[in-house]
Amino acid sequence: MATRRDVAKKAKVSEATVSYVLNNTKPLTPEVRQRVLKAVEELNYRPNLVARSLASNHTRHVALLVENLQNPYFMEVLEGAQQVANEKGYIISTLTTAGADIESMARLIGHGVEGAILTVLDGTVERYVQRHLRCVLNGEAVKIDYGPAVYEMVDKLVELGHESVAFLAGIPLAPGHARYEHLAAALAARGLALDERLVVPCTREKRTDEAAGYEATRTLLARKLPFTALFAVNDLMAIGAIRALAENGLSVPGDVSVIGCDNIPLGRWLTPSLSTIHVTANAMGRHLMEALIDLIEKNRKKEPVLPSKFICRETVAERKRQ
Amino acid sequence: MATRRDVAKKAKVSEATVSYVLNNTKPLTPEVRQRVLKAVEELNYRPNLVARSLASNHTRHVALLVENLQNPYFMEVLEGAQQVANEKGYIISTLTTAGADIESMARLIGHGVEGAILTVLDGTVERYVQRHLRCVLNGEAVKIDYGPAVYEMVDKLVELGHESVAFLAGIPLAPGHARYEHLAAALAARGLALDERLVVPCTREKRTDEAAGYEATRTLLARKLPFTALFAVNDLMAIGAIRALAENGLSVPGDVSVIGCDNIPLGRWLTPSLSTIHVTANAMGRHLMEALIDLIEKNRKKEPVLPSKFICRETVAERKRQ
DNA sequence: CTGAAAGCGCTTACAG
DNA sequence: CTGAAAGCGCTTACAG
Repeated sequence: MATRRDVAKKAKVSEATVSYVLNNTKPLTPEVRQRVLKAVEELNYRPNLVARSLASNHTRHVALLVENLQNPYFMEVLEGAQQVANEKGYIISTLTTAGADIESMARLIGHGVEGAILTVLDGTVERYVQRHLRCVLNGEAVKIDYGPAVYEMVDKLVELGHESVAFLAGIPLAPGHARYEHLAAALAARGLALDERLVVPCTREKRTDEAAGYEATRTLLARKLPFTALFAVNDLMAIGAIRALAENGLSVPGDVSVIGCDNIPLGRWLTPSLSTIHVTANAMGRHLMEALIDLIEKNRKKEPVLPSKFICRETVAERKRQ
Repeated sequence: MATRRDVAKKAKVSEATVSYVLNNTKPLTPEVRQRVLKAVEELNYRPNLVARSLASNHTRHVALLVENLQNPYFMEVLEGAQQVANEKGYIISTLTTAGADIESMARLIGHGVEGAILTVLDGTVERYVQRHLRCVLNGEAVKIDYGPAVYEMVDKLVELGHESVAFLAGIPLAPGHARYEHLAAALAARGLALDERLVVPCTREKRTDEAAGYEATRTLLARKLPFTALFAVNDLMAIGAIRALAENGLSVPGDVSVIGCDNIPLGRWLTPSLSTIHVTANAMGRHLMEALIDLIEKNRKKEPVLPSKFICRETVAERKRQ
């Protein structure tokens, strides 16, 4: 491996000058600059980033803590984050909440990680990270405006004759649960009330996967209240919901129309294909990483708001008249 | 941040001794050892791993290049790999093939990454990685024995009256395509031939996602040959296949029984739930990472073989008699 | 405009 | 059994 010393020798300059050229941190005569660049090229020199990190106290290494990597939605977020990281010269280490203990997080910090994107807040590891690193929180640094999409969805459902819509909340029903509030508002705007008894809050573990959707739907069905449409807080929960409905003899969309959220790629391939709310997960990832890097490099911070869109597929149909 | 010097002062030893204690690299009197450990504890000292990396020329940082992070199977692999990395004090940077260019890979190497796990071999980035890093290849370092599972599957299909089984190969039909060879052998063992016209090789891009399964199945259907069972090389392709069948008026499992492979968590929640071949993706990830670390640390290398198992769910049913 | 020199926080032969 | 010292490959005030 060629080192900076080799470049300096070859270009007949001091080692410092090599750094100055590479980092563009001092005005140099074009002639010297060219000599250095030529030597770099010929030796195929690449600076040792570990040494640079040590000397500059700046690693350009960030972490991404993801709750459920099994959710394709987060994969898109990750890809978006990765794009920005690449563009800005950062590297990422990804940790799943399941696989991450304090020890592995501490190791990452020992390696000089400068910041983290968190997609979940509770849990001891997350709290540890928040105490030790600059953090950007999914759902805070970048917002999604679910309003228009939820209104579109409700309009469509109403148009198809639906009057009672169930809701699988996934996460706690605290104020600020945007989809919940938009759903209530949209239904109200059409003269329909959101029946609280058709709302299933999150399970104790706050899981939002297929199993959570399945269980929430069974809870809902046990209440024996009529409903003809079901909106789940994400696509995986919607898939679990469909299964629970089927096991209860309810067909989708024959008996119940189902809508998920996130627009995971899989959704359009299911049979029936899954209606959903599209959010630009990639853009989400990009903005989160931009926010984090801004935080690390102390630039201005903006709080972008991303749009969303209702996507009507086969799991939504006209309400069955009895 | 406490540094090694602080610890040395507090424990009244030299800085070197602190290193010797922490790395357990020299016999020291218990008394000195205790003094150092106490100081470490009190100062909450953690060695700077960037400095250690520079001095020791050993970063304990590896990369994981994944083809399709959207495939939940790879997520399980990643989690397994992460567990082992944590246990052995390594950190991981994950790159998606999509988001990885030579530049970002070179950056990772500049950061001292010592090895990589590759799940796909072609592509310029992969070749670059193989030239510059110690690599462990998915499918080479760790093998899966698909034999028993494929036999179980064929037995089940035969028992249910199926005689013509289609196969979506996903990857090229080169010698060594284990599932293809096992399928042919298992069918032959039951007196049935694998009709080559019911085998759809991979598409040009070697994609193995839902879209690939969908397209492969349309290709298959266009051949107008009868078949009552379909085996896809992974679950995502099976999901795409089911969609293509449905669009052609073929129901699953009424008209065609479908089996995937990998046993992604989603499969059991689908309606109908997806039959599949279970492979222990987590164990795969663990073994891959162990193999890589062995390679880096120049230990012995074993080549583990993982078992697999047929899981019969709702997409498999008795052959319809016409 | 250029370079000598101190420093980043460690590891590890080497000498005592 | 312990420690002084050189070195890992960079950055960056500072002096010229």
